[in-house]
Amino acid sequence: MSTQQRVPPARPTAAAQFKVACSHCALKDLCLPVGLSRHELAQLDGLVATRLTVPRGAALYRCAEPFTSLYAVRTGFFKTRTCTADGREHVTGFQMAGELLGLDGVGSGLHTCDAVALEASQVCTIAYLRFQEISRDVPELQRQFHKVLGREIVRDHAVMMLLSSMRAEEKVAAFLLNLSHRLQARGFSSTALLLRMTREEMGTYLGLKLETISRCLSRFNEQGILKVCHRDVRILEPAALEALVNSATI
Amino acid sequence: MSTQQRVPPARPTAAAQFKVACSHCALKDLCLPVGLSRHELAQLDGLVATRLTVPRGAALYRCAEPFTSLYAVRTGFFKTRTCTADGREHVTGFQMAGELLGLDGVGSGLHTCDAVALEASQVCTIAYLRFQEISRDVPELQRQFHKVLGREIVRDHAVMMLLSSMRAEEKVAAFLLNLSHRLQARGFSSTALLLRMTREEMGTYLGLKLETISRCLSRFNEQGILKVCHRDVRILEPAALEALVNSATI
DNA sequence: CGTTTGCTTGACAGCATTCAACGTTGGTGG
DNA sequence: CCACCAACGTTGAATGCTGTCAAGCAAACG
Repeated sequence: MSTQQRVPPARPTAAAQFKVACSHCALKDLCLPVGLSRHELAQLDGLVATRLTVPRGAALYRCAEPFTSLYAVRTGFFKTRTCTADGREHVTGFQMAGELLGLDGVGSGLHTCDAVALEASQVCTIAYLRFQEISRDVPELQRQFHKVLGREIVRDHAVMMLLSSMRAEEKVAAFLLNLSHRLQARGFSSTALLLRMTREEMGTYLGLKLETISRCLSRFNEQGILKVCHRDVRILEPAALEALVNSATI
Repeated sequence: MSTQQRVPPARPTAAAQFKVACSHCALKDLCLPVGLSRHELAQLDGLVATRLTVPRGAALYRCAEPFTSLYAVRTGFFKTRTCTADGREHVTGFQMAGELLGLDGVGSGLHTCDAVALEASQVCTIAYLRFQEISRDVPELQRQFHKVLGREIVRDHAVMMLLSSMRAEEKVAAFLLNLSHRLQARGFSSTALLLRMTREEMGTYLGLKLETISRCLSRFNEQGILKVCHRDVRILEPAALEALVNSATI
């Protein structure tokens, strides 16, 4: 059964009571510390002190707020969305455990999108100024941060390609496979997905209307490629999804 | 009259004979040095030594090549394109004087796209390793580089929004206005554009087919918004273009 | 001067959107 | 406890935008 988002917006709350140092974090092979030595990790430990709890529906940060920190998702699931004058939103990405939030603020010093928790989540806070200072003494950390920024750019290019050259079914297939791979990298099942986002959020991310998303999922369900029950999606034929994506890429 | 691209691919050639230091470069307020002090600029001068000349149609770098340097466009015009197995290409961006090329390689150490000159161009070469070393001693340079990477991410988000939520006319209008603003920032006319790319290149960038681009330009021409003569485009009614873009954004 | 490449335009088809109706779920308040 | 409401999701029919296919033209190059 899918949980809906009726929770009124609330601000994240500090929850620094129990710390988990980066050096002991289960996510250290996915998150910012990738490839750092023990000594370098120790430096990071001192920085990543506070943990924030973000209730479902709450914004970790909002567009136009000053950029002060990066955030590493520890548990939960986020969307980033750009804010338009009226109510319409465009989702620029979905973030899960081990992924960084806040990179959108590095360029201008102001956040350029909202980061909203799609389920109750926890994030580690990385004060940007102190991070910069430490990076000066830990070249590998600096290098690592550049890699994170660079990978984000490459990821965006891939999304641009998806948006501009794929048809609806191909987009949805690519989206599901992407989720699947990211879950697998975190030790979860690659075939049992629990979608945390609405059809509309998927739609604005993929450049489609919510009805189109719904129709694609229904069609995959009929074809036996997926078993769709609301937000509970089981991938029965991963190869069929891959074939769809490849037919678009090649 | 527009110049076509019949030039056979060639490799860029070194042309370090005459150096223009960053501190004396006319582009220093648009390029990497933005906001650096005189002393900080002097550090950069030592790094940006070699200049490359890239003939029209030649690749500055190619997908899967090792990433060793960043490049600042000094004169000319580039496209970056992702390479697919078959011949089809997807353009991820167009770069003009003062803009950086090569950021796509920071993440993995390998370039993830081709950078191709659309006219005879010159670029300044910034050796990445040495740049990293100098940045360690010049925090402001480090900060500046982060800003460049961050702005690229924000720019990509804007393109994603364009690709996913605009219709053909709105996309073309947004594209022309973007070119116009960037030219204006460089002291050129904001109304007289000489398109360096083909309709097809515009199309893959905007997620449209070349015929659709052509039709949009023709329609704008009929409506008196543009005066289109092949690649020579004059913007007669900038307000009309802005209205189109805003109607999509708001 | 012929060929190649790029551009324009027309007719038609197809896919996604739009509009609408209906069903379901979960929370709220009587 | 139950009815109602709001948000979410599904499905159908019709519209329309963009893509596809094709033909013809112009410009540039060898």
